[in-house]
Amino acid sequence: MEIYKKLLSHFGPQNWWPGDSPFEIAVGAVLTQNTNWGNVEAAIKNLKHARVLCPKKLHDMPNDDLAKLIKPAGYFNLKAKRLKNFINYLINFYDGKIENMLVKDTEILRRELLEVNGIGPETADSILLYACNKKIFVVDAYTKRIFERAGVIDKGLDYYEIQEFITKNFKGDLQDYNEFHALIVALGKDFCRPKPRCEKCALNNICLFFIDK
DNA sequence: GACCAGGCACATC
DNA sequence: GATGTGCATGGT
Repeated sequence: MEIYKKLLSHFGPQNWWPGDSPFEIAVGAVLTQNTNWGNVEAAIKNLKHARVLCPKKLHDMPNDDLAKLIKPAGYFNLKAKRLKNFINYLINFYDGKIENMLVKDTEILRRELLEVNGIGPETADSILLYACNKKIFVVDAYTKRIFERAGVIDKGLDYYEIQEFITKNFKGDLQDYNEFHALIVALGKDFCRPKPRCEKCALNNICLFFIDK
């Protein structure tokens, strides 16, 4: 996984996840599902401005009110429910404190998170890595696209197959796991759209520049 | 106007 | 088990 070093030297440290607290990171993880991060920032800004960005306040808020605040993030009705589901889990199991999650085993936490309706593999792993500091690799659409186009992995592998492949081949510590996913997103944003729009995109699309297989 | 963005659950075949 | 669809805003 020499690609990690290349990405790091090209893009520099990404300092993820953007957010002031583990709870804010978890909220962002739900809000960013299939959504541009800029829209998520606007939604989080609304929550902060309304002074409700904490488990208890959000828990006590009607779904419709929450949906209005997170409107910029898209899918607002759906995401209001999903946020509520996560917050209910956090309050019921961990007294509303993400810090209380940290003592638990990663695999157990992961299974618990996946039980929450609205939290799938990527959201669960994002929360584990960026809010709970657990060493786990986050696979996203860019990861799949980039590694497929570069011929590093077969097409059509599912989330866990890709995660297993990278975990097996990438030797890094917690901070490296943190950076690697963020760097892949940086690369994907620049060069790896589903359909290339211009010559430059097409040329760079394969991302081979960064990958030596 | 089309395309895209740091997915997920659910219906249907 | 694979494939399709709804969810929705805002930027390019």
